[in-house]
Amino acid sequence: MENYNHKEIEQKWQKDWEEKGLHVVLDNVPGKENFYQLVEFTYPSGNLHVGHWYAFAVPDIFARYKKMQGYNVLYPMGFDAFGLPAENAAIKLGADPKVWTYEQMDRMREQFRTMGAIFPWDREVVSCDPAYYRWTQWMFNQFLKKDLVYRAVTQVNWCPKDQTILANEQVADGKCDRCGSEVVQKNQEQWMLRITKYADRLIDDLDKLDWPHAIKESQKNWIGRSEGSEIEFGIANAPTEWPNGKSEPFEKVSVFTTRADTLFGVTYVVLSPEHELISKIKDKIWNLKEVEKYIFDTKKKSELDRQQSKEKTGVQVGGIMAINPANGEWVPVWIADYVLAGYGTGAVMAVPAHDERDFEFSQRYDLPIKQVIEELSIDQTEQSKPRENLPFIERHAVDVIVKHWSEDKYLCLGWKKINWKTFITGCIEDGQKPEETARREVREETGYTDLKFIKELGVYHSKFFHNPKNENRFAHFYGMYFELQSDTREVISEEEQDMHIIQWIEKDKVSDFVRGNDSAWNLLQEKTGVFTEDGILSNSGQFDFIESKEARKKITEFVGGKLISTYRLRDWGISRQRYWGCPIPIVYDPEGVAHPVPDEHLPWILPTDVDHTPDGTAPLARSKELLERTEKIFGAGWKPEVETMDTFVDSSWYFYRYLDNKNDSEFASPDRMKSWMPVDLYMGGAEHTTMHLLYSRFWVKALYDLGFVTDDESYKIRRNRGLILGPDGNKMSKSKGNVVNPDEIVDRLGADTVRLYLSFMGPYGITANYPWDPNGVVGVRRFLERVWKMANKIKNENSNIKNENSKSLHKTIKGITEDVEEFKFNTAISKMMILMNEWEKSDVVSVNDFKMFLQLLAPFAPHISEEIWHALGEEKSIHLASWPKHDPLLIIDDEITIAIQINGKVRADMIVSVDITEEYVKEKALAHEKIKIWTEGKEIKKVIYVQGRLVSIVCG
RNA sequence: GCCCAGGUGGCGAAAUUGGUAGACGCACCAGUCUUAGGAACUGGAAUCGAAAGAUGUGGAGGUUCAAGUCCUCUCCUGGGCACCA
Repeated sequence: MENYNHKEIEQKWQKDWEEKGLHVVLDNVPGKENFYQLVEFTYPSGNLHVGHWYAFAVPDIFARYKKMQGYNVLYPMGFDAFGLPAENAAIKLGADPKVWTYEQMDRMREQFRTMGAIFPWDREVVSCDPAYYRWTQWMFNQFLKKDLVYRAVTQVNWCPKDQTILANEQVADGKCDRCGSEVVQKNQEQWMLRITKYADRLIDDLDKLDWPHAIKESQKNWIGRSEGSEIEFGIANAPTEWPNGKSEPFEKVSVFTTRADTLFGVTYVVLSPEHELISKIKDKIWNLKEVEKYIFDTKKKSELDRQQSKEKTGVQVGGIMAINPANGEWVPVWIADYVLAGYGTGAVMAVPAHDERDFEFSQRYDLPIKQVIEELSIDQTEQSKPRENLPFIERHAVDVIVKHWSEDKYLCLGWKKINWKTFITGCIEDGQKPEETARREVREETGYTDLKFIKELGVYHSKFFHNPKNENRFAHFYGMYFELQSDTREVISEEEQDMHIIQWIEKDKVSDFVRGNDSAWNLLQEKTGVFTEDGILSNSGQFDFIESKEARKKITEFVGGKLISTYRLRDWGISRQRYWGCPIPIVYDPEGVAHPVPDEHLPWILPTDVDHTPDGTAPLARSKELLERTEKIFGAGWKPEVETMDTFVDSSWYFYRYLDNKNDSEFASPDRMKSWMPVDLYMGGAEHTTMHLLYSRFWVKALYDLGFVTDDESYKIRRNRGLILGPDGNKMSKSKGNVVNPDEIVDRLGADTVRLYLSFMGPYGITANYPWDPNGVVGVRRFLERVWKMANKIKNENSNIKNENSKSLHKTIKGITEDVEEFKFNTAISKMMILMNEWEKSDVVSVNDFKMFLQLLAPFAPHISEEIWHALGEEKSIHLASWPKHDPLLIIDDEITIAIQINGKVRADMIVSVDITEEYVKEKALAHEKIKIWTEGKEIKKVIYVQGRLVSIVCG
């Protein structure tokens, strides 16, 4: 063997594997279990960069490892080939998007080849291939039948100059990023997928997946479920004389709230500007002009703009009032854009005393603020009037109950006998931290300075109370929930408890305590029938609904509302006015009614006679061929849908197609799906967390409900990877000039080196970003060179030597196997390096040992290991060999090093036999010369032996 | 503001899950070889200190014979959500 010539070797074996069909995957192999490993298929950008290598070549290590372990592994690759860049290239270069895309794919396949991955290319999936999108369209039709697809008018960003819809990302500061004209909100009809129908399942089923916690949390955040109540307020003519002249309600408006308990604190009702009520009751509104102007102005603002504007604006709807179902109180109705149309019912009940936003708004427009508790003692006849401040009644909230009890934790109810003064002095001025103040006061009050507060119990802010010291100020009052550690608790005698006003209460006695303690509670109970057990009651009459759904239910029922969940997630609009996408298989009859293109006409082919020059209309509208085809099939006057689908649709089901990519009667046969699904391991980028991964989960659930697939989740294990950063630690970008070109490095150092380096940088499968170190890569190249050299040495000299160094080898096998299982390829490689270091120092390494080492190296560096494997006389491919198993007997040490600590510090170590007794180890440790120096003249208080590790001597 | 994930040498990172912190690699320093540079090889190296030793895992406390690892508080970085009622 000459010098290590990576180029020659890599090309040779890549060709050999291909010729021998080494990477062809059968659907079932007797005696082998199937293992389906997936990474997201790639966009055919035409150039494989380092990120691709990281995404695809590193997981290839795992796939190869699984294969050697005896699994029948499918690790496929394909192209997510529809999308904007092709269209842009078409516009810029005058190229045909299809031709351009297929050219890019050809180039990328070539580059993929240099990676030495086990992709079975005969299973390739290309989403822009009619044989693929035929099934995308078919699924669309199936969903349509089950009402999972619908056409609806939704709000979109519209550029009046370009006459086009803009994605949120294309809008900057409310202006079109292309022409700079002001973007308006336009209602546009588009095809929608009912993903919201699955919101609950998309959250709840996360529990059964082995996915990173962070993804689960992100998806939950994204879906944004909040549980609350929908409560109806009556709408009536505002009386011309107050309080006489009141009339019966003639309309109602539903509000959504998660705080039904604050219903008594409502001082006005706010509608979103888009709320339908306004158009319904125009004739009742006194200030219609003003109202309509406000609505018009709001429409002009983009959603982004609305969120950015700091000050809340609104307008009162004159002539009508809302009636609070809890107490019959009449409150004014406002329109304000801080209420969003797309969330809940698009209307809220405003409780400025308990909600920061409502408070802000009420300050701006001088609206009344009312604390919940007042309602309990207020005279029912006294009612609020529009634009009139109610007197603010001074009352200080005290929160008596604590959350999070458990069997071994007792509740400490502070404040039982602390008089109201404590709370008044607890008024927090701006800039003070409530937690600190609260703690300080509890310490002062109790006299215990070392009380430990447990944070989860939290600080309850009863916000925006009136500050009695200063008429013009509002301040935060607070109650501090705290819990003491049990050892502290024992120190305090019962007498002291009384004295210091700390009372220990067990869980089942909480309700008695509260009930007997608070008259406000009794009043509310009378009115609502809510019991303390149902929720958590404070003196201010508030319930903590996190603790009890029952309580929320009771109070909601009391006012005739209903319990609902509402979501941040909205239905998925899939219509795009783009050319290079999957055509939506819909045609319109002469009356304009939409019909699905029947299955026998699928694939509903994307026409080619389209001019791509942007003119603001959907490109497909310009296709003669499409129109003619439509009329030919369906009749004169029929028109085709000219929109194409979001590319996230294409990628929602691609993993099924790998299983059966040539099937033209089904998207995948049930047999094949049974063999492979669900995907065992899905590795991919963190950027897919709330888009692809969520859409795809929805898609699978929909297919499942329709009976087409047998699992309602398709990815058992998901691991996210991070990014490879440029050498400067920044994200690679052409503008920063820090892009690392893998082709050049593969050419210079070889694919094996690049694979090895990328997996050596840090653990895979966590979202951590690693900078590419141009120097670092030579380190792993050196390692491969040394492997090569050793192979030469062994080949020439030691071919008859057997198992000399097997102990280290078998330890290495054990360690690497454990590491690879956890995707810790970095430490696996380091263990190979350690073994090499050791072997280089020893004179004798047996051929057998070295071959086993090559088997360990094979998944990481498939080419060099194959070359050496054959050079050492093997005939069959190393990649058909099995993964080595360690011999448990061989790795047992007979001597171990034991550290000796004195007062926790290591002062010496000693080598002892592994089966040494505890007694003898201790004796030997104390007799150690270095130890004697430290223990001399001191009393030995304790000697601790930790099996096989250390002896700890305590002396003083 | 709310919810996650993280902070360990000059750098990427290890650490058998409470038991000798910094494995492995890069960069660095010294030596061998070389006209030189580079490459290769040998050795050194957390910090302070001549050494003995002391200090050291963002910071402050705590539990323990023993803490990167557990507890409390706090600071910083990255990610998700955000006028969501």
